[in-house]
Amino acid sequence: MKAVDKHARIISAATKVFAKKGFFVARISDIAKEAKVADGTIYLYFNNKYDILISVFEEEIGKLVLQAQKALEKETSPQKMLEIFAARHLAAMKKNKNLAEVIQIELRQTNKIIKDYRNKAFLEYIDIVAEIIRSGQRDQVFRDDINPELAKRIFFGALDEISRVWNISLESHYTVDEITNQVLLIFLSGLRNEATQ
Amino acid sequence: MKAVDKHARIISAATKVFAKKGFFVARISDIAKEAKVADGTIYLYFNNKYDILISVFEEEIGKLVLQAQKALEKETSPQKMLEIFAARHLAAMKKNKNLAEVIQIELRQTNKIIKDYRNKAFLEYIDIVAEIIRSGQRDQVFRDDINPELAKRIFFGALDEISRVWNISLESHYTVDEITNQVLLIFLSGLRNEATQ
Amino acid sequence: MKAVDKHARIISAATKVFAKKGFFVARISDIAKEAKVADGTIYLYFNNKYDILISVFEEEIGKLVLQAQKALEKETSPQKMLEIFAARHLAAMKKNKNLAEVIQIELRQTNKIIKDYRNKAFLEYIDIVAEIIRSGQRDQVFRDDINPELAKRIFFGALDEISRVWNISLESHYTVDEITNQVLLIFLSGLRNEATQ
Amino acid sequence: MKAVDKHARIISAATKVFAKKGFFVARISDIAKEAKVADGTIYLYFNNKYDILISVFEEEIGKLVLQAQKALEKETSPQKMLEIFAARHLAAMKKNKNLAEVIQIELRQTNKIIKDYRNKAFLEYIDIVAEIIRSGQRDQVFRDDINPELAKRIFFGALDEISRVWNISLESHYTVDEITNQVLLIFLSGLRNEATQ
DNA sequence: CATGAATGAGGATTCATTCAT
DNA sequence: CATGAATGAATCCTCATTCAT
Repeated sequence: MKAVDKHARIISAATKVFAKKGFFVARISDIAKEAKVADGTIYLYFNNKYDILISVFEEEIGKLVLQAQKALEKETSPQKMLEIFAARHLAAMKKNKNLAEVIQIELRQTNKIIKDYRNKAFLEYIDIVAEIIRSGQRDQVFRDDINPELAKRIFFGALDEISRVWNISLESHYTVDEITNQVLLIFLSGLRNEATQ
Repeated sequence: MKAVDKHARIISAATKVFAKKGFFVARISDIAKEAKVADGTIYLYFNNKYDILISVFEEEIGKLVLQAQKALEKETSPQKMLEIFAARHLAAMKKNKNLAEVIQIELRQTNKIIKDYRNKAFLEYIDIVAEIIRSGQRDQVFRDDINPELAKRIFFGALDEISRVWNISLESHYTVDEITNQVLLIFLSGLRNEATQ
Repeated sequence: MKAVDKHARIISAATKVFAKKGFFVARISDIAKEAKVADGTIYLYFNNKYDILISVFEEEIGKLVLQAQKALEKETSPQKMLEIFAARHLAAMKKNKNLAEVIQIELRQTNKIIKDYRNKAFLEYIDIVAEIIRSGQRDQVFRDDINPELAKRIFFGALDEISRVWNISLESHYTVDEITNQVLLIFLSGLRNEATQ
Repeated sequence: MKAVDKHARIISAATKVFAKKGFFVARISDIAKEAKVADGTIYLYFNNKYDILISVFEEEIGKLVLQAQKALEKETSPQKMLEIFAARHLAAMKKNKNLAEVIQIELRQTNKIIKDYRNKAFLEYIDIVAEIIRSGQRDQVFRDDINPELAKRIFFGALDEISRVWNISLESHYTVDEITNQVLLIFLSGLRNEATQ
């Protein structure tokens, strides 16, 4: 087994365990067992428990960024791009609930643990939304009075809360398409530049 | 000092400490010190650490529900009501960042800790949004094809992500009014029933 | 309510609680509740938890001593006296299992807790047995080669183990009479001076 | 150092510490220090403090059973067997006062702590006495009217009380032989079948 | 005398991390 | 590189005892 293999297996195991138990309740030995390595082996690849959390988060978000960029590269319509982003994000969260949970935890906890930790990957991810909105504004299909920096948060927050509820509650019977549709119903008309349409 | 006093002081101290450190990193002795009581005194009012978390959450959300209900009782316009809800929520979170953080933590962690814990107070709170949307649909000022159950999540998620960012990042220089305005720009036109207007 | 009343009620409650839970598992608040007094009230009558234990023991053993002395005062036959002692002890233990347990615990624990604590009352109690044996030796009905100091322990130990088993196990279906009879079968012939009979 | 070694060292340390302080006053850190391991190491071998107590008891009683069985296997005379049992038991208790105390504590406390705990090893041990008595009855050297189940308790109780006194009091100057002799003086003539002798 | 809320010292247990093998 | 036994610091919670009322 190659080292890269073990690193990947630990990341994958940690994603699963963090998602299931939450970062603090998760034990290093849980991750080790899930990854089928010895407890000590984990410390050959990561400095400590927090380091695993950050690595998990950055790797997984990094993948999302790449996937989103690839999916969007041939698309020029801002409305369509927003739709693609939302659909892909929700589909990814529905498919990999572990990841959704890890994002939830990570986003709310890491800053308390590691002072001044900056989620570069995450910022890059939601900046995709800001960029779509800006391009829509340049094309005059989105209203000028929308602040893309705030709108990206509002948009991501909406998607994120939906993902959260999926993982715990009754409302989980909605399909990705239904939800994507609902989100877009609101946001596309909400963002639309009525002056020019 | 009356008992009610001490209970309230512990809740308040816990809100502060949980917000600053996060639930798991927070120590009972931190809360005791903040509340200026002995460690053991906390256990006269709460069963255990989780019980404090739940109590903090429910009490604080309960207050939000009451405030929101009161602020909305004389208002009949659904658009106006949504505006009031958003403005009040964001103002409360900006004012009491501790509370915003406790909501963040609670919503993402308690279900992992205490199986089947149901946030009645929280559901009541966001159902206010669903009810506003439904009344807007009855009045035909909001689109019929919006699902209020999903929309309440989308709306709350947007507000919540905004609140989260306030507590950690650079973007905290926006005012409550600016953000409320942005959220409403999107949502009010997003929800608007164009067929009748 | 008179003070003597409360003292007695605490002793009685403590006997019950110690017997049920054991000294260390018993809580002062358990005793207070059982005695229907406030926790703090107990400290008006006793110095500390150990003091309660010792008081319970000495009072209860004191009663046994008085009862035994009274029952034996008109009896002159050493065999008969031994029989009376055994029958009364077993009957008392069967009737008041709490007391039996308190004796068990006390005898094995107090010396560890309070260095050099001497059970005067207890020694007085088992010395009744030694004295019966000595009188039997003077009357030449008991063998001379028996050491009364050891025999009192052997005799009491036999009775005590029987009492212990009563409180926990299956063998509790024997009656006091059956057991008294068995004990005397062994001890009376065991102690008998065959040279003169 | 092998694992078996550490397990044995902890058992031995616990026996010593429990005997000296009693189960409840004994601290896990006392046992750890005595065994020269870290506190946490104890929990690699035992589930909790009670588990240590039970393990100590069962292991030590198990040894007594084996020793007794071995010492008795070539003996056929019931009187002689009773003598051997008593002599060995008293010698073991005199030699290992810690063990004597652990038996005392265990027998009186564990049932309160762990509901329905059954001392299989202990029952096996005292059943040796019952079996000796039964064989003596078959050989018609012991009286028929003795109930072996009660007699085993009476006999063990006598031995046990003697052991108890050894560990705390003045009477500890008697030798094993003296005491064995006294116990047998009483019990052998007490059990003897006079009809046939 | 009586109360019971408050105290805070103390201890069993957990678990991230290390390191000898 | 890999292991997992061992470590021991760290913390939640209990409960005997106090003392203001």
